[in-house]
Amino acid sequence: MPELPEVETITNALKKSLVSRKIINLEIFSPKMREPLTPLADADIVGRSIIDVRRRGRYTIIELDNLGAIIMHYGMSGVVRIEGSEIPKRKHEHLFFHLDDGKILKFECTRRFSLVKYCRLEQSGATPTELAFLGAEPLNDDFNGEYLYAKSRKTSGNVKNFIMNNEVVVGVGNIYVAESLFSAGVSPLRQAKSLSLSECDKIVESIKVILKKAIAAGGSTISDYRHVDGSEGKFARELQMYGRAGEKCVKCGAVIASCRIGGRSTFYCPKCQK
DNA sequence: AGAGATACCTGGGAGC
DNA sequence: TGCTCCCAGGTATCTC
Repeated sequence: MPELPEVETITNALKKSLVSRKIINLEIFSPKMREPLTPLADADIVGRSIIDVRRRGRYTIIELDNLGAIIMHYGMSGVVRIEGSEIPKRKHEHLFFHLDDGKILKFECTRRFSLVKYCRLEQSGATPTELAFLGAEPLNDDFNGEYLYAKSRKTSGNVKNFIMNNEVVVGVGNIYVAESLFSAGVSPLRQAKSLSLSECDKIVESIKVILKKAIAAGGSTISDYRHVDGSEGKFARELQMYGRAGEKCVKCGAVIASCRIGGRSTFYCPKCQK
C-alpha cells in the first residue's frame, strides 16, 4: 500500500515523465471508485498540457495548463504506471490517460478505495481547496512538538486516532503510528490531551525518523512498482511492533499486546509504552 | 459537537 | 476440494 514515502517516490517519478506532456485522450473502463470517475470525462482535461506534478499528504496533484488539476489518492491498493499501448490492460486498471508521446498513464486499483478527481486551482502552484483540510506535512519544520502539543489540547480522543487524523498530520497510517508510538514510548490508548510537551517532542521526532527510514527502504520497493505487490517493502522487515502481537518487545522483552482502536488492529508494549 | 462505529471493496487465508 | 467467513487498509458518513 502506498504510504507517504511511497507517494513521494511515485510522485517524483511521475513528474519526470509527465511534465510538458499533453493529454490527448482519456479512457474510463469501470467508473466505480471512492467517487465515480465519470465526471473526468466531461472535465477540461483532453488537449491540456501537464505543467507540474507534486505531492500533498498522500495525494498526487497533476497540474494542467488551464488552472485545473487532477488529484489522485491511492487508497490502499492504487498503482500508477506509465507504459506503451502494447501492454494489455490488467484486470483492475480503471483509467487510462493517453499522452502525446504514445505512452499511457494507467491507474489501477484492486479494492477501489482510490480517488481520481478533477479540480480547479485558484492560482498555479496552489493546493486545491479540496485538500485544504489537510494538516501538517510530517517532514516539514512546522510539524514540531509545540504544534502537536497545541493541537492535542483540543482533542478528547486517544493518542492513536489523534496521530492518524489527517487534519493533524498527514501520511501516518496504522502501521507507522504503531512504530512511532513505540519508539516514543507512548501508549496508543492514552488521552491525547494528557500528552506533555516533551512527549509530543518525542512523538514528532519518532515520526520523522521512521518516515525517513521508510523513504530510504521504500524507495527501493517503489523503484520496481510495476510489480503489483508493493506492499512488502524492505521496511516491513524492520517493523518492531506492527503485527507482532504475542512476540517479545525488542526493548524490554515483555509480550506485545494488541487490541482494536477504531476498528483497526493496534499493537503496543504494555511495559515500554506509558 | 464530537467520538466511535460502520460502509465501501477485493483477494487471500483460515477453518470446516 | 470448495465453500464461507473474516481481515486488511484510508476515508466518508452515519449514529449515538
